[in-house]
Amino acid sequence: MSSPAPFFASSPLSITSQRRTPKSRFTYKQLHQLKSYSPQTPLRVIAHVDLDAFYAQCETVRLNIDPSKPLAVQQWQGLIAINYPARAYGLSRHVTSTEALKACPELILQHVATWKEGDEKWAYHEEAFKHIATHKVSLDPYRMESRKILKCIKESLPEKEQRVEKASIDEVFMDLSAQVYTILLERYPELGGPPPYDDPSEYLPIVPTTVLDWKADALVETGEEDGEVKDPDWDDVCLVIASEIVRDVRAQVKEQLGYTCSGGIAKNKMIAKLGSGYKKPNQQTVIRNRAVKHFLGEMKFTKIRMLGGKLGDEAVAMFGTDKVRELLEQPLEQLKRLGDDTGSWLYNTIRGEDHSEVNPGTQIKSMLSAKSFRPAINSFDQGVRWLRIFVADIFSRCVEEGVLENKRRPKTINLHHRQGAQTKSRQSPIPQGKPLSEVVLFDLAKNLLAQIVVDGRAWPCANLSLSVGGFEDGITNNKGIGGFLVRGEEAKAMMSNNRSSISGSEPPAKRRRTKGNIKSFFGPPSKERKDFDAARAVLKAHQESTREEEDDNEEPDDEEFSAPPLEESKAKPMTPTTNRHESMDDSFGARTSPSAQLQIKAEPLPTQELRDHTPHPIKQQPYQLYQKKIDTFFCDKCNIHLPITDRSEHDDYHVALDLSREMRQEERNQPLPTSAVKKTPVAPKPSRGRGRPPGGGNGSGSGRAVEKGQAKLVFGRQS
DNA sequence: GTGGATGAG
DNA sequence: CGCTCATCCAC
Repeated sequence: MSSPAPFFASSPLSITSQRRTPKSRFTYKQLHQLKSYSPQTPLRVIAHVDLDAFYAQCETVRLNIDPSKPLAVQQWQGLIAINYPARAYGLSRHVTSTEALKACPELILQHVATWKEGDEKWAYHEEAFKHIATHKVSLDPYRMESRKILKCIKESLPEKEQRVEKASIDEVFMDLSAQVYTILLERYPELGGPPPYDDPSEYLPIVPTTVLDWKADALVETGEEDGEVKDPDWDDVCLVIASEIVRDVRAQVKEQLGYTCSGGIAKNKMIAKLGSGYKKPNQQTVIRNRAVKHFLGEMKFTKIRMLGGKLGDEAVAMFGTDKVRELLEQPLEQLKRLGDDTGSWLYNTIRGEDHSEVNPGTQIKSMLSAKSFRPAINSFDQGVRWLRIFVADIFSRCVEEGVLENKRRPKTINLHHRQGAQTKSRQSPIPQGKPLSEVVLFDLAKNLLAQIVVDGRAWPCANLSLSVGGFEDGITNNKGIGGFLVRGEEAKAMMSNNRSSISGSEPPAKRRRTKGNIKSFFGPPSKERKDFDAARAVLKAHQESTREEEDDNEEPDDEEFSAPPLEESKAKPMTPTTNRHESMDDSFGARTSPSAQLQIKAEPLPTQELRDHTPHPIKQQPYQLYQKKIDTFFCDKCNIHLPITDRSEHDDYHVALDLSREMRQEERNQPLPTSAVKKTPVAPKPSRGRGRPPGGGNGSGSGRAVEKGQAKLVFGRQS
């Protein structure tokens, strides 16, 4: 906390003569630390500004609706934002749109903008909620407004004395210390002089004003008799000034853009944030340092950032209270039962200590486009269609980030996939050195999906999400000087090019005819098999094109710029793969011909987890599964016991194994040996209930040489 | 690199 | 609720 308040300051020289002079609790040093945004000075002034019901306000502004009318933003059947007039009807985020209308018949419901398949831009569609199966929501309009607001806020502050952090789409932190320092010296020139005895540790003079004008700001009470207005010190003055600044910022945002927001002003980020939520909407709250203890003490600590979840629950359970006041009684050692670092953090936090800085230039680190499928989707083709939308979404956001101008650029692309309780993800680097384009992203994304599909159990898929990440700041124009100036033009051309190619038709998924014993084995041309083939074709084509790009690498830059349309790149003739490294670590084709070996190696199949027999529990099993003993089943093909939690993965393993064997057969144009086409390849729906007890089991299944406990089938692999 | 957990909004 | 974003961690 702050230093003890020496109402009568001591000075190194004449103690007696100074005795009578009342002093501030703060030193010259602490005052001057304001200039440099030092997180240590107790005079520091931080503000938090939070837009009121942001999405809802965006819609009232966009549609020029009277803001006193109740309005909610709809996403499918749910509400994601409710303005304050509507909240008066008791509406909250958990009600459906129909329930909301029942409670408030005059409620204005506006659905969020959506991307429609095939469209090149999101739009506000009529009756969008009916199109959950074909549209994906877009938050772009809100991101754009957020950007405008941030810009407006920054323009309301002096260019040289601002430090603004975007904390979320509708929140900012401002460190007003430097600006407040300047204003303070203007208003109180006596502070500008050198400290007595040139000693920065000397205390400041007292504040000349006896009464501060807090305007209409909500002032948090101190909980003390006369603490409200008595003896203002410089920290109070700083907060008054900061409060004026915040009031002005808010007025600017309102005047120029029409948005109301709430503010919190205090000595650090944590308190400021709590302050902005204290009185809403369209108000601001000052928490003076002398009020912090009271303010926090009355609060539930679960309101504090980071304590709103599991950690907060743990603390509540551990100490039997959710009140800050009561938690204050716990010594540090007790709090450390939550973990050393966590305990220390909590100890300081509930005492109002937070020295974290306001970080300006908070750039985005990743971006994601996702959709939950209701109902689930069931084919590679469907998945690819969504990928188009994701890519369009993400790429347009990349453009906003300055990717075309090479200001920033993502390094990796990642596809997440959920099937039932299982999630999978595949990622790949985004090739650097070339301009990023929609086609490039789409190609990568499609390849990632193909990887997931060939890995097994992909359908029905309940969720897909595509993200790019690892954004790097301007790898500024250090690269090849040639062909750099025209980038802007080319980028434009590129975008229109991409557009046509990306919305074009699918590359013809090469259908492999499956007949004879294969057919009898897998049944009629199953959906699974078609999918598998389509995915595999994509993988193969991708590898081909990758190889060609590598060959092209010596070519001048302008070649690459005219990215071939998707169809072309897929239709390129397959160049035989005679790459030395590829066969190097390949133990896959031990039983196959050399030529087949090379081809097979090109398939990233099957994946690590499918090759690996090491038992591991499947993700988010219901809690009981972790608690109770895990049964095992016996795989008579592998002659090995496995926990039943591994059952489905293990089955996938066999599916992949059989498929790859089958494919090898096809490549060689030879009949499949009957031994491979045997009975019960895989129990399609393993009955979870009856796992065989350990030890129960028959001997060898197939001729596969796999020993219990060391089931290691080595496949050639792939990145 | 894969994939979960956690948390905020 | 769904959709973003971020960070941390185990393997």
